[in-house]
Amino acid sequence: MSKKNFYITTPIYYPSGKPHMGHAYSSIVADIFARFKRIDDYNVMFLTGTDEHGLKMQREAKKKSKDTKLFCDELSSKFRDLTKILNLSNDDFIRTTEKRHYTSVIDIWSRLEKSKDIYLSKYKGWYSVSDEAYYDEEEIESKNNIKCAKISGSKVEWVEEESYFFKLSAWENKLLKLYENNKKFILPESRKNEVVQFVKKGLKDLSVSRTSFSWGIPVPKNSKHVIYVWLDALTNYLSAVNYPNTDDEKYKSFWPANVHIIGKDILRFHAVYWPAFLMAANIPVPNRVYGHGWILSDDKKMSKSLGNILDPIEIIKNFGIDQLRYYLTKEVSLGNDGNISLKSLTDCINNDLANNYGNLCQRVFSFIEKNSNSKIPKIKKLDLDDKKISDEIINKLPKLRTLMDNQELNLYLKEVIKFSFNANKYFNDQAPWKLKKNNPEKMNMVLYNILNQIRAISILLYPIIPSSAAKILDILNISQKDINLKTIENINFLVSGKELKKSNILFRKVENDN
RNA sequence: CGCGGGGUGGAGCAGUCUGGUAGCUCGUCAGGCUCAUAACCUGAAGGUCGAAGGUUCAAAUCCUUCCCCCGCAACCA
Repeated sequence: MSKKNFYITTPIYYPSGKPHMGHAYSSIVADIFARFKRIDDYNVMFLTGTDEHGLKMQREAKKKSKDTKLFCDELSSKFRDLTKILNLSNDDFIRTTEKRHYTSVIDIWSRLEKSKDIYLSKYKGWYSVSDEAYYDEEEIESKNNIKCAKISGSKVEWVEEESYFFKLSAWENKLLKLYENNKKFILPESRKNEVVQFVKKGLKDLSVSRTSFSWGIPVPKNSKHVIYVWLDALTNYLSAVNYPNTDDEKYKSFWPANVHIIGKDILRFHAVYWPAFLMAANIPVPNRVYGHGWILSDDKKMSKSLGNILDPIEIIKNFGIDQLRYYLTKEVSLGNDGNISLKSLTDCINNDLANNYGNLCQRVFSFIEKNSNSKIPKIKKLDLDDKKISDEIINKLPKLRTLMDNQELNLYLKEVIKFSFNANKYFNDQAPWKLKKNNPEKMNMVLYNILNQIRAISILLYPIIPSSAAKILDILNISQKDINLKTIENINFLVSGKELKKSNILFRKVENDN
C-alpha cells in the first residue's frame, strides 16, 4: 500500500501527418522511464494520446469532405496503433475530443475566469493557421507578395477578432521564482536557460480563444469562441487523472505529474504557459518538464526533399522494435540532438546486441546445455573473487536509479552494457571449458554466477528492450513479478537444479550489404 | 553585427560549467582462446583537442580575436 506513485507523459500528438521518428522517440523514452519505475516498485501512470482540435484538422477534414470527428478517429487510431508497434506500456490513451477532456478544459477555463486571469478584448494582427499563432508587424515579411511569418515562413492572414486573453504578463515573476526554487523543473539545464531568458525579456498576455473556426472546445457562455488549442491540449495531462474531480483517487495519487517528456520545440508551451495556467487556476504544477533534442538523419533534419527520412515503422519491420529502442537510447544523449543513420544502427545492433549481450546469453546457455544437462548448477558458496562481479552491479544500483531520475538515459545504458562486457570477460578468464576437466565444482560456481549476471543485466535492460529481456528471463524461469530491481540484490535468487528453457539466437546479426 | 548547434586520433562522440597525466565506442594491426552468432579476451599503433594571442605554476577547459561546418519552420517530438 505504501507504494510510491509516478506519473509520466508523452506529448499528445497532432495526428495530421503520419507517425514519424520524433513521435517514436518521445514515446519510447517515456516508456523506458515508466517501465524502469515499475520494476523499481513504483505505482506508475504512463499517459500518451492525440491532440485533435484546431483549424488544421477542420480544414483537412473538409478538404476530404469527411465528418471532422470521424476524420479525427481515423487519424488518432494510427497513433494508437503506434503504441502497440513501439511496445509501449501506457496505461491510458487520451484524445482531446473525449468527453472527460472536455469537462476538464471547461473547468480550467472557469477557474481562470473566476480568478480574473482571463479577460475579453480585441485582437488585431497577423495570424498563421499552420503555426496556430499570432505575429506582430515586425515578425512578418513579404515573400513573392505573400505575407509570411519570419520565423516560420508560413503564410499569415490579417485577422481582427474579439478574443479572450490570459494575463500571462502577471505571471512573469512567479514563473521566474518557480524556475529559481525548483532547479530541475526544466531539464536539461541548457533548455532551462533558454526559457529563463525568454521569460526575462517580458511576457505579453496570451490570446486564448479563436472565433475564426469552430473545431474546438467552446468557451463557456460564449460559444462564438473556441478555446485556444494549447490551453486545450495541455490540459490533457489533468483530464487523464480525472480532473476536475480532485477527490478522485487517481488525481490524488498522480497529480502533480512527475515528468512531462517533450521535444524541445514545444518547450515554451510546457515550461511557460502550462505552469502559468496552473498557478492561475490554483492547481499544483508538475515537477519536471524534460525537453529532449531532435533526431537527425545523417546530420540533417529529416525531410522529404532530402530523402533522408528514416521511418520508424519501416525500421521496426526490417530490424525489430527492441533494436530500434536500444539504438535510440544508446545513440542519442537525451538532451542533445542525436544523429542516426542506417550504418550506425547496424553497427549498434551487431556490436552491442548481437555480439555482446546476445552472444553472452547464447554461449552460456549452450555451455550449460552441453555440460550441465541444461540445469542451473548446484553450488555451495561463491568464492570472494567471483562474488565481486555481482557486487559491482549491486553497488551500482543507487547510481543507476539516480541516472534514471535525472533522465540520463544513455549514461544508464552505458553502465549496463559495461556489465555485459565484464560478464563476457569473466567467462573468458574463468574458462569453464577448462575447469570441467580438473575442477567441476568451480565450474559450477562460475556457471551459476554468470547466469546470475545474465539475470541482473537482463532486468536492467528490461525497460529498454522489454520483449528480448523478458525472453532471456523466461529461459531462466524468472516470472514477470520477479523482474524487479530488488531481486538483483539477492545473488542466490536462481534455483539450483531448475531446468533452463530452450533458447535460440536472440538478436540476428545484420548483414552489411550497402 | 539574425538566432542556435558544433569543430577532440580513420569514423562517431564524452570531457569544457567546477583548469591539474587526453577518454569511450567502432574501425585498423598483432597475439590469445575455442563455450558462443567468424563470437569473445589481451595488447599496440594512431590526437600540437579548428587558428592565433592572452591569463595561469598549469588551458581541450577561462578571456580576446579570427576561420570553418551544420540547422533555422516542418513529416512540428
